[in-house]
This record gives sequence, structure tokens and C-alpha cells, in this order.
Amino acid sequence: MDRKKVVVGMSGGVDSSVAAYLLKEQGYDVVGATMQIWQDEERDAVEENGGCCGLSAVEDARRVAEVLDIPHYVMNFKREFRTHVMDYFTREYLAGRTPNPCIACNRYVKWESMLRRSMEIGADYIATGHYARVIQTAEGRYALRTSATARKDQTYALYSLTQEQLRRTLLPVGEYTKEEIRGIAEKAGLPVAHKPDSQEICFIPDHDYAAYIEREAGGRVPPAGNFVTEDGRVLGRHRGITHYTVGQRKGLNLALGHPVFVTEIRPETDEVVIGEAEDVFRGGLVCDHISYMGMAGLPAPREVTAKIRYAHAGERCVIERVEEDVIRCTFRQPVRAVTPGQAVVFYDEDGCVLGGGVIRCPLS
RNA sequence: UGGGCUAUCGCCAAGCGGUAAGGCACAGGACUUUGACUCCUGCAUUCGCCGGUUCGAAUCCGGCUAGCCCAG
Repeated sequence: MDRKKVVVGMSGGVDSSVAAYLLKEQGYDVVGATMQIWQDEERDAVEENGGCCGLSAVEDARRVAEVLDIPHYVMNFKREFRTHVMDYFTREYLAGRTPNPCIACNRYVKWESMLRRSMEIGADYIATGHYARVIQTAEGRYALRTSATARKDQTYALYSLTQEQLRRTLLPVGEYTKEEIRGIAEKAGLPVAHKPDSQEICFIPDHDYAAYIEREAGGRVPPAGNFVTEDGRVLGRHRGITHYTVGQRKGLNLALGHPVFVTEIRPETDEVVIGEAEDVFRGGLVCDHISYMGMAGLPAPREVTAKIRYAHAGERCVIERVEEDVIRCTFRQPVRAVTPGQAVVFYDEDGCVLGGGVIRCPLS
């Protein structure tokens, strides 16, 4: 009875279902667990959300667990999700930044609360359906590496995991492509083989995140202000900075004959700066809240590849530590829409996550 | 008050007698475990109003209305 026990976070989607299946095939003692994070149990209306944290999560996960013949638990993390994801999300927007709630959820809810709870019930590992691989570097550090096919890669959303967390993490799905995963689900007879991928912010099903923030803030949101150009010209009025993010084009209601974009948000003056398409490119950035993963620290400048958003191909750059917990990143080619609040993740040439941080401000 | 010019989709704007380009904005969709970006689709049976000429007008003519400019 020395089979290793693993708790698989099952969202009810294809990926985590296959993760559970694969681990069972590999001989683990598998337990399925679905997080209860924000849903009002009564409201199970919206069905089409899959993947990460959709509304039909518990029901679908339970059915998959039944097929796999594994125990299935529901873990209630509403409190943790509330403070570390939802409140953080609102707070950041009110401050004029653009948060990434999925990263916060991974870090604080899945790999802190769920991991702890799993250890408590005697598990050796936790697992999820993320497209990423856990590896060990030559120096013996744990790190994440891009999944088998770079086409689908979720290492970006997991850059902040600690050594201790990684040591207890299994990501079986990372060895396959999305197509292969669906194929496995199909062959295994999992009832969720054809569920669509998840999308958008799970706790804002109507996608109207500005309205969500206003509700959360009890109406105390930044006031309407001016759209201005870099040189101070006023182009019009906007609805309050929470409605905008750097690089945004749609929803500005600015008919200038050609597309214009948000280049900067100024919470101090409630101004939203507007510029041409080329004005939204930046040559570098400064980030803080640094997490080190594949590298233990950054004693000297180093050339790496950086991703500044989930769906970013990455850009070569030089990173250097400018003070404790602050790194400056200088890109080889300017990158589009460097956005404060978003994560920047550093990779080596093999797609191994070296570390990352939170973008504080763009440079030049 | 004289003289001139202009009135075409929410904004800009083609059109010059043959049966309403385009851009922006907007809406919907695709993509997507964040926000964005991007892509696709849609978007004036009607051309300030009223008459007239013509087989046929947004395009020609007359009147009216509105705005702009010049004169005083």
C-alpha cells in the first residue's frame, strides 16, 4: 500500500478530467476534488463554461469521477477566493491597474488552500489539468516548462508557484497536445470530452466587469474623466478608468477616422491617454513582487524571453535586478501594451520558467 | 440685409444623370483559463425639405430651410 496519493483539482472540464484519468492509469491513488469558489449553488443556470471554474463544475466532475471510479470531494474555498481573487481584482482595477485573476487563483487558492487541504487528507501531491510540465533543473530546482506543444501553454499562469508547491505538483496533461487530450477523453469515455474550453473571468459570467467592479465597490468608483493625448489635447470624456486597459481600442467611442488605442491610464488625474497604434509599444518595463522559479536569483543581468500576457509569443530581453524585489526588463524589440498589474514571466531558451513578477510600469 | 459656398449612416467622406464607395464608431460572432489585441459578419431602398426636367436624379432646374464665409 505504498501507492502515492494525489488529489486532482477537477473543474469538470476536459483537461482536468483527463489528468485524473492519466494519473489513475499511472498507478496513483487518485482522489478528485472540485473547488467551490464563487458560485451561488442555487444558480446553476449557465452551463457552457468549461475548463477552469465553470458553473457546471461540481456536477460534471462528479460524473467523471464516477466513470473513473475514484472518490470525489467538494472543497469550499469561497472565503479564500473572495479575498485573494475577487477583492484583489476589484482593488487593482480601482487603482488603475489590470489584474490577472487566474494567476491569483492558481497561486492562493489552488496551490495554497487546495494543496494544504490535500496534505491534510494524506495526499502526497496535487494535480491539475494545466498544460505545463514540472521539471528539475541541473541545479536541482523545480521549475515549469512549456507543454509538449507550445501551441497550448499555461506556464504563464503558474509562474508564481514556489519550490515547495512544485515539489508536490503533478501536471500530466502537459505531456500532450490539446487534440491528444480530447482524444484520450473520448477513448476513456469521459462525458466531458467535447466541452468547450473555458473563457473569460469565471466570476463575471456576463462579462461586464466594469459593472461588477461598481457593484463590488458599492458605487464608489473613479469618476468620468478626459481622454487626452500625450501632449495634453482633450479628445473627449470617458466613463471612468475602470472601463479601460492599456492597448484597448474597442469601447472608446472615439471616431477619429482611424483606430486609436489606450496608451496609459492615470489614476491620479483620472485621465486615459490615447494614442496611435504605434504609440502603444514600449521598450521595457519594471516589475516587482518577484517570484524565482528556475533561477534562484538574479545576481547579474541575463538575457531571457519574456511574456507580458497569457497569449504573448514572448520577446527576447535583458533582465537585471535594480533593487530588492525589483527587476528591470529591456526588450530587444518593443512590445505592445505593457500593462501595469499584468504578470511578466521569464523563460530560458528551453521554455523553462525562470521566474516572473508583476508589471509596475512600462519603460520608454 | 445683400453676395458666395455647403447640405450623403452617430462622426469623417466618395459620388458629377443610370439606379448610394470607404474609414472611424457601434453591434454580433470567432479566438482566449485574465484584461486587451486580432480576425469575421452586420450596419443609409436612401442622399436637408418641397416641387420640376428626364425612360431614369444624391447627381440638372426652381423654391424653402439650416450652417459657414465675405460685405456692411
